Amino acid sequence: MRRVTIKDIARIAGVSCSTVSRALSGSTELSESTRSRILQICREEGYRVNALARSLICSKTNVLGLIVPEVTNPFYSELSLGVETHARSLGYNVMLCNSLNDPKITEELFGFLLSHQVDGIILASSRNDSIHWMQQYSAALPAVLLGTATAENGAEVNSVSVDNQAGGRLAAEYLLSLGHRDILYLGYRPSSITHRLRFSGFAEALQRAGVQPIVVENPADASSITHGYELSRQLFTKPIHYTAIFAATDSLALGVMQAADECHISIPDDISLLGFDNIIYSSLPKITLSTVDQRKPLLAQAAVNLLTNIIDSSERDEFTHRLIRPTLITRSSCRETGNASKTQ
Amino acid sequence: MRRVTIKDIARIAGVSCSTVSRALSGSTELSESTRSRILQICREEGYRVNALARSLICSKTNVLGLIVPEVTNPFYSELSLGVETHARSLGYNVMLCNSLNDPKITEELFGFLLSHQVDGIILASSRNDSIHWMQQYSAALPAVLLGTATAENGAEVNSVSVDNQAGGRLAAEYLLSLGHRDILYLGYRPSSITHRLRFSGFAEALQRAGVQPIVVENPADASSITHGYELSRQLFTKPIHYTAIFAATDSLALGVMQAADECHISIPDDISLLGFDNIIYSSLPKITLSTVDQRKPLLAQAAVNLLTNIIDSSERDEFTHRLIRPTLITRSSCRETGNASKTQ
DNA sequence: CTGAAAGCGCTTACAG
DNA sequence: CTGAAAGCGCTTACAG
Repeated sequence: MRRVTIKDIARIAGVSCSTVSRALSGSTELSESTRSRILQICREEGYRVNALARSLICSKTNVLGLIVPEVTNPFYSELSLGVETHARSLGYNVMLCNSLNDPKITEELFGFLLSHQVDGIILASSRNDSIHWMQQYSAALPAVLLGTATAENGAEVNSVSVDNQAGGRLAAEYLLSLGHRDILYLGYRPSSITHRLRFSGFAEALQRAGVQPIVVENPADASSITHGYELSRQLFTKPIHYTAIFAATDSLALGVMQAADECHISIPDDISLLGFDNIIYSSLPKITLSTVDQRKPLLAQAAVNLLTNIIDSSERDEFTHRLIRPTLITRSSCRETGNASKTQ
Repeated sequence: MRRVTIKDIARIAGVSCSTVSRALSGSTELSESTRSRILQICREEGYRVNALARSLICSKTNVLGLIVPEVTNPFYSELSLGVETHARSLGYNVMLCNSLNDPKITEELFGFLLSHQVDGIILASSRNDSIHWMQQYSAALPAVLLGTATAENGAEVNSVSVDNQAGGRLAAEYLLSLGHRDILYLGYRPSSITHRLRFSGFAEALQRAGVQPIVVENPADASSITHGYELSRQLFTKPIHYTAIFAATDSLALGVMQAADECHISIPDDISLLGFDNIIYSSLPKITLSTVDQRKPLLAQAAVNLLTNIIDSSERDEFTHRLIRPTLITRSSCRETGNASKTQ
């Protein structure tokens, strides 16, 4: 199981280690004949550079750390795949870690990644406490926050996120264009920056049309299917005087669907339902939820690009906030009311 | 950005590097007073061991490589989370890579992981070609194949998978117990070992009850929602003389649901539908697919346990095949026919 | 109980 | 164009 090293190759080729190293690294100060001879021997012996040793010398590992709450969450699994794929195309590899949203685990994860000398870290999170982590660790290494906008409160943090205000606006304009005037916003969480932005864009656009949404707050700290189910169960026991629901996330919307099913409320015939995120579930047969797409591939790419730029530039006193424009995905969970505008 | 090293600590504490190293590693040959003094300084200076250097010396990285087709596939995202969590509890970290089922990428991934000196590799795949990869690389490092049974053809490979025959049997027995006698097996892929086993268990159990399933083969090389949709679209245009469909995977079953919806066939009122895998989607509201659970957490744990055992024992001439017993998950996509047995 | 020395596998000035 | 030497940050026999 002992692996062949540069020394073995040097011995076989009858040259020094330096020469082998230079042949491998594509250095120009080396005759073409010896290079090809050495490379040939490397192939024959199955030589593979020891990345540990190389990184130790170069103080560069070409690995990026990525911390997500849970890969099983479809939003983060898509993000992970995007990050990994794009990073690889740029010559970086990624070490994926699940924080389970647990502060203790998150702390350990940062320590672990630091100890492994990763060149940078992407923290994917939509929780507000993520900014603390960023502030704590971004002095130690390049770091980008993915998913939470941080521009507005001037945090000294690099971030990439969807433009939540624009997303809220898109949602409002779409529902208005279908003729809805009695609209309910489900799942507002004032403690979340992300939600605050999402709502403000939504409310402002409605405002311009003279419409005031009904707001149902989500007292919980997360927006799962279950939360959506419970919030809307309560809602559906009371009289319904709205024609459309905009759910703050797709997961909430899925919960709404379940509750609607149980209460024999048809979507979209009785109520139109619009989500936010465009998780893969939403496109499933029998679900086909209309929603605002966060464009995860773009988010992932932007985060990797930003991080690698920071790594390369070694500029540590500049902070950039990148916003991605969201996009509307219309499927079959929303329909026109009588007074729909024909413009759209 | 220069990090504090063991040398810095040694200088501050007025001891040698050896002593600092020993204090850190919990060696017993060291007075308690100097140890705690050194540890205190490490804390103050924010010292963190350089995992690269340590691994280089110890020829052990405590990282495991995990190759999956795509984390966005819910089956593999659950597996990944399980592997990562269990590995971490055993002191290992995992490097997750997406092969996209591409041979060229897979090759690069193995090379990459080898180069990074991972202690072992888990290849998660249900494709037949995965056995080739295992045979090619398991000489170079401990490796286990996760998801494909390899016992039957005596391959010199370590593997962990669900007991597909038992799963097929479970499915058959369940449908029989509900009174079904006219049963269709959808999506058989003879080229896949996994599918062959799954089917044989199913067919044998039916046989014992004197029932012969109708078999619909899947000519494609994968079992996606789309494939399920297309296969069943064709099916539903012809007369239906079966009361239950057992789909070879949950994804196929989701496709069946979509086609059924479009053809105004009610599940389970007109046809009962049973899947295999228990991906998260299947438990979604409005889906609630009954299915055979692969028990991904157990699979993941078993794979990690097997791999770490191999790593620790350094036994390379023994091969173990571990089978996990599947479990039946009943939701609402299957119902009794008139002639249901009252036992079960 | 502590330190000096060697070495893990590599790269890179510095000579020649 | 090539090699000897030093060094990345650590650990571990070997002395004392």
